[in-house]
Amino acid sequence: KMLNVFLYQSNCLVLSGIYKMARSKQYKEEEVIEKAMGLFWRNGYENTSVRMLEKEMGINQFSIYSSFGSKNGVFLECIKSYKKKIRRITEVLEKSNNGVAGIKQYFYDFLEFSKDDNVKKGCLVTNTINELGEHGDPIIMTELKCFFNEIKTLFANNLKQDKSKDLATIDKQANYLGTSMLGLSLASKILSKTQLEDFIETAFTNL
Amino acid sequence: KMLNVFLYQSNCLVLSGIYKMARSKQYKEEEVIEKAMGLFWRNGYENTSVRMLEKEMGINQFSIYSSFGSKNGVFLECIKSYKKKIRRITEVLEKSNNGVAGIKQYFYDFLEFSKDDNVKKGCLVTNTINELGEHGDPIIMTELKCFFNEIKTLFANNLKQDKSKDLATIDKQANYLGTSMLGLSLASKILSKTQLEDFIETAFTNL
DNA sequence: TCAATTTCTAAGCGAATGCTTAGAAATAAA
DNA sequence: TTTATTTCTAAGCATTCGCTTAGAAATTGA
Repeated sequence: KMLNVFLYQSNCLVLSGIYKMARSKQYKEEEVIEKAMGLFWRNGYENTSVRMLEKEMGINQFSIYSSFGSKNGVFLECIKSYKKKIRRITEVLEKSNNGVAGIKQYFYDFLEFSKDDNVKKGCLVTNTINELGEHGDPIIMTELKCFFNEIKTLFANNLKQDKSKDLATIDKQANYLGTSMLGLSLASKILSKTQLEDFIETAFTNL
Repeated sequence: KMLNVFLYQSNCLVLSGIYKMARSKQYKEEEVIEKAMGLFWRNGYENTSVRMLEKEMGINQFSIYSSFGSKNGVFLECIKSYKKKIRRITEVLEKSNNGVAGIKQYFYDFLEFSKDDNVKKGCLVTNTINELGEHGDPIIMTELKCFFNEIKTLFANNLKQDKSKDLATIDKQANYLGTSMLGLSLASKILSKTQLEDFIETAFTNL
């Protein structure tokens, strides 16, 4: 039985030609994860049930569990998928060479990114940090904090482009910008466009 | 039966002497709500079950439902209790007359307020806005947004103490400060004391 | 003491939760 | 076609969810 599970999940012995080929999956894992991600993003982790995932992903529970092991496993893949998706705007920041202005642009880009049919969903990572706090699965929490630090590093890198800032200042301002992004993510769920712009414009008056 | 429910919940006919007196409640609603609030604060709304509330509040489910009607009802009372509790620091801000400095003090006071055995729980209101978003019970969501606006008004009042600021600036900066508080609340769950202080110190250079 | 009233305990309700499993349907090599 | 293997469907598992209820225990006036 253990062997069977192993075969099911990895396909490696099959692909290596020792066993016969058989029916192939009728869905692409990448595609169904993309759909699941949207659900977690809108509803949060606990408020998304496996039944809801079934419908949204368009596949049976059996397929969900055979492909991803658990609800937690699905979510972990969704985080990875989210990281890929948000690369569209983090990449712009990474490649920018205009210091603080680039970071400010990232704040605006995020608002556009988090919008879905004019409903702001915040940031999936931020939402989950808030929901699960320290009680959440340690693997997931590590992944989330790691993402947050990556963004903060991007901020620090852009701050470094201003040669007049010393390292202590850069660290301090990176912490400031990181926390400000958390605020923006949360605020995006309840404030108007104007109010959010008020925030961004004021937040960058003195960097 | 309707009459019975009414009697149970209000006690008014009993107290007015029409009926005999009988066994009295063995708990004070205010006290058990205080305990429930702590649970919601730490775990969030959905991650707090009625069974957990039973244990924490020290009373039976029957008592919970007869006193508060539903889990939602318990939570609503917890929000009210939270507002009272946080008055300890909002009152300081309200009575302060030192403009921006008073607001900055409120940020520091909040960090102290949200700490519990060295674990930061953020702000109950902020946590819930993030968790329930627009899907949450409308009565609760209205209550939460109302609280947020009250805090923003306190910020605006202190900003007005600086006569050099025009109304447009005050509104803009109040939005800025409100969103910053959301960020601080969320960040308090994952960042160190130093990082949070970095945030506050930098945030107030913009005003 | 007894009758009226209320609060309490503890069991139970249907529905939803995450997850599993038996067996049918599909596929490809032998 | 047969056989081996895998994916699929759909039912079912134990547990937990929010909430209810029957009846015991407590309290007071008569």
